[in-house]
This record gives sequence, structure tokens and C-alpha cells, in this order.
Amino acid sequence: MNFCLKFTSIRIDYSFFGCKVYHIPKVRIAGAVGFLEALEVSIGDKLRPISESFTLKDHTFNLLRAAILDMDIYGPEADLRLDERKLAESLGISRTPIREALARLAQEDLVQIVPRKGVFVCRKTREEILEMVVTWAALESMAARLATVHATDADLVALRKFAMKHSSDAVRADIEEYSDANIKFHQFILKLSGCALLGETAEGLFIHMRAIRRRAMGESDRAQRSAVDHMEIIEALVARDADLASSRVREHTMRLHAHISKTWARLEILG
Amino acid sequence: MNFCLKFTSIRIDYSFFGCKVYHIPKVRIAGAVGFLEALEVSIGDKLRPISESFTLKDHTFNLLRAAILDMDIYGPEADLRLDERKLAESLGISRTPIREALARLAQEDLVQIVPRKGVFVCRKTREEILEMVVTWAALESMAARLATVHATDADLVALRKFAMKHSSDAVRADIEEYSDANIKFHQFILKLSGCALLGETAEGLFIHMRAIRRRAMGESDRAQRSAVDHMEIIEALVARDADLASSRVREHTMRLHAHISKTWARLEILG
DNA sequence: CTTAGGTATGTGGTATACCACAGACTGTGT
DNA sequence: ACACAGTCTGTGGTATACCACATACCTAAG
Repeated sequence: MNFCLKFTSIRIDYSFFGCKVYHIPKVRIAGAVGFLEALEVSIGDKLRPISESFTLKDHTFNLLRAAILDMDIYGPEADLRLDERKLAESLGISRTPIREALARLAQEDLVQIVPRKGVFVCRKTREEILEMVVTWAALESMAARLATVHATDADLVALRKFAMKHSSDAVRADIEEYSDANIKFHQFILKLSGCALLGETAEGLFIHMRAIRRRAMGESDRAQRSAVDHMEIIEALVARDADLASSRVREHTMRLHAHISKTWARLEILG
Repeated sequence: MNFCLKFTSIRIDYSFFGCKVYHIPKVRIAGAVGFLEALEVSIGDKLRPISESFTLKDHTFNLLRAAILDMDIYGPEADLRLDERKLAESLGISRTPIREALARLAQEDLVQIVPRKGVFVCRKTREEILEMVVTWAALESMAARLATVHATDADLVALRKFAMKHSSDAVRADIEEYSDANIKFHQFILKLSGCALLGETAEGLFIHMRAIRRRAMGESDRAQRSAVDHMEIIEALVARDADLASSRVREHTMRLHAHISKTWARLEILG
């Protein structure tokens, strides 16, 4: 009934190190391992600076985030409820770090916290998804513009190589694979812009997109068209034509917008 | 020495309602006021649904956020340290809601939490600021493009009216005032796009921009030029020329980029 | 005088106890 | 049979205690 992530407990018994196992001795874990190694090699030699400041809060955040993105949010009767106590039990930790992780997830609009009611995974509406695509288009078209100035010839060769390798996937492979390559292509362009923030901001959108890609990107003719689009974008980049690259990227992404706009209706009823 | 926000305690003694004051009875506050009013008017008449689900966590988040944005982060010896316990004492609440608020602030990149060290207000580097401007330009140029389709004639009249009202400010008024009007103008365009997410994403950037505007936008010739730019942008919108509006917005914002790029150097040494 | 090592203190991290509220349930009176 | 009120249970919200780590300070050996 309740939401249940398939976590295996991350609590480990480190009592053989002689330290009291009141709660998980975080940094001690890496530290202890390093110590044991050090006994057999020269001390102070290969002691990496220790995994920097691992905290349950951050770990839980990443875990939950991945789990939420992985689950099928839009299933007709997906359980969107998150139970703090059950999560705490599953992970073998207390509620505190979980609550802080949830607070961060809420800030990312991945979950909604309703006081005294519960924590719920956010399901995006059609309109919100369309707006995400628009925003994505905005970011990436700027990225393409910058890439015409910032990217090296070698960068563009690599990009073309990547695109060609996966263009064949578009016709044969399954949607999942195509979608992955597709997103990677776009991330590539964002990276070539030389503006990290563009990529990071877009990443925040991709995360949500991934959850719905199976439902919105599934037609092979789109994949074909997409491959052509990609090549044309690369041409514009190679030509160092900022306006052309920018508009081609924008139009390419807005085609996805139009596609979702048309096909999402049938999905809405599932909610 | 330590960071100290000038909070007045928000703990109030509600014991006269006969309820145990173990911790702050949140909703009860609004509820109790409503109750007293109800004694004098007809019961059940004007009882607004009560401020929905007020939580200390959210309140603290907003408080801290406002306080951080208000402080002069870039002062030569600004105290960037936040002490959880001191904040808790100042606000008259426990650390728990504060920590959750801080977790959210960290997610927004407003503060950085260093395990076992402390939580520090984030100071942006020149490069990060420049990237924010680029991203802002990306969002707003797309917004302008959409606005040429989505905005009504009445909207554009209102926009022109707003811009003209404040163009006079540009020459006489102080930078603070000009900057406020300037940001509002840009928010206006983002709103006219009809795409809320564009505005929200940009808002996340403006928040950081506000903190540095005093140091980056302070030259009157820029203000003059800015007013002209704004008018030209409006013309393009009125002409419903998507490409022109888009590029004018982009170039306008990128002029700020160039300006900061040139003038920020002297500020860097303050850090 | 310098410095390694120990100690005291303060910080954020975590666990835990308890609270108020929401909702379901149940029993009783009509 | 129904309506209503009381209770029971489960949820997130909050406060608090205690932990491990980081740091500054102090002490004693060189």
C-alpha cells in the first residue's frame, strides 16, 4: 500500500574496529580502510584524502532522488506517498537525515510536503512539462549560439562522431536507448557552450524529462527526424553560424514540444 | 564575530488559551485570533480557512533567505558564517526547523554546508555571476520571442507605460531604484511570455543578482543606454517580430554581461 | 624557543521522544 | 438506519540529547 523503495540496509557493523556503533561512523569507514592498507604499504604514501565528508543526509538525498526518478510516476495507480518512518526503517537510519533530504527534494520540486498529511512525489501536469521543454529550448539555443564561438574544431568532430554513432540507433534500437543518446547529444551541446550554468539548469529539467520520456518520445518517425535535425545542427555549428545554430536547436526542441502537446492527452487520463 | 541576524524572537506566550506551551502552537496562533474575532461577529462567518499549514520550517526558510539576500555578502569582512544554535536562539526555536531550512537554502546555492565545519553564505565568483547573466539572457530572449505571440496589445501598452514611467528614474534616481525598476521590466517580459517556468527559473537568478547589483550596475550612462534598449525591445514586441525582439533582449542583457566582465575585477580583491 | 601531542570546547550530524493535527473507526442516541 | 461525537491511530513537526569531528589552546619534551 505505502510507497516502499527497495533499499537494502546500508547500516554496516563496524564494531570490529572497536568503536561504539551508536550510529554509523561515516568518515571512519574510509579512514579505517585506508589504515589497513597502510599497514602493508608505506605509511602516508597512498592515503587518499579520504572520501570527503560523507553524510547520511546527502547520501539519502541522492538515493531518494534516483529512486523517485526511476519509479513510474505516471502509472495509473502508482503510489506517490512517501512515508518518512518506513524510509528510515528501510535505510536503517533515523528520520532526521531523511527529513533534510526530503526538504531538499521539495526545493527541487520533486516532492511536495504537505504538513500533517504526508510527502508526495510530484506528478507533472501537461502544462508544466511543456513549459520545461520551452525552458530547455531557451537554454540550449543559447548554448548553441555560444558553442559556435567557444567550441573547438575537435569538439565538433567529436560531436559529429557521437551523433553518427547513434543515428543508426534511432531506427533500430528501442526508445530507451535512443532517448538516452538523444539527451546526451543535447548535454554535449550544452557543454560546448562553455557556460556550466546553462548545463546545470538544463540538467534540472532533464531529470524531470527522463521520467516521462518513455511516454512522450515513443515514435520512430520522430527518431528519424531527430537524427536529421542533429546533423543540421552540427552543420550550423561547424559553419560557426550563431543565428542558424541557435534557431535550429530551438526549432528542434520545439518540435518535441509540439509532439508532446499533441500526444500527451491520452496520458493525462491515467493520472 | 559570528553571524548574527537581527531577529526579534517570534516566540509568543499563548498560555492564556490554557494550552500547554510545550512548543509554539503554530496553527493555533491564527486559529486563536480567529476565535477572538468570532466572539464579536457571527460565528462561522468570516473565518477564513486559517493560514494554511504554517510551519516553522517554511517560515525560517523565508526569513533566512530574505536576511541573506539583504546582507552585504561582498563586504571585505562580512561574516559569512551561520551558526545553527545562535539562529535557533535568536528565533526562539530549536535547531531542527532551522536545519531543514538551511538544507533548502543549500539546494538553492545560497549557502554552503560543510560537514563538521559550518554553514556559510555563498559568495559568487565573477565567473559564476557572468554565467548567471548568460543564462538569464537565454531565458529572457526566449520569453521575448514567446511574448510576440502571447502578449496582448493591452499588455504591451502596459509595458510601455511602465518603462516610460521609470526611464526618467534612470537619469536622476539612485542606482538602487533604477535597478529595481530594471529588474521589474525584465520580469514583466518574462511574464508576458506566458511560460511561468521561464520566469521562475530567472527569478532564481535575479535573487543572486540583487545581491551584487549595487556593485555591478552603478553607472548612469548604462542607465541611459538601458532605457533606450528597453524602448527598442518594446518596439520589436509591438511589431510582433519574434527574431528581432529575441535578439534585442539578448543583446541588451549581454551588454550587462560585458559591463560586469569589465568592471568586476576591482571588486574581486575585496573578497 | 620550538614543536609534537594531548586536551578542552564548539560545531554540525544523528537519533529519539513527544507533540498536534488529520482521518478512520466505532459506538451510542435518535 | 442514520447522524454525530468520542476515540484511536498514524502522520509530519518540533525539541532535545548525545555523538564524532574539527579546532584552538595548552603542556611538556627536545
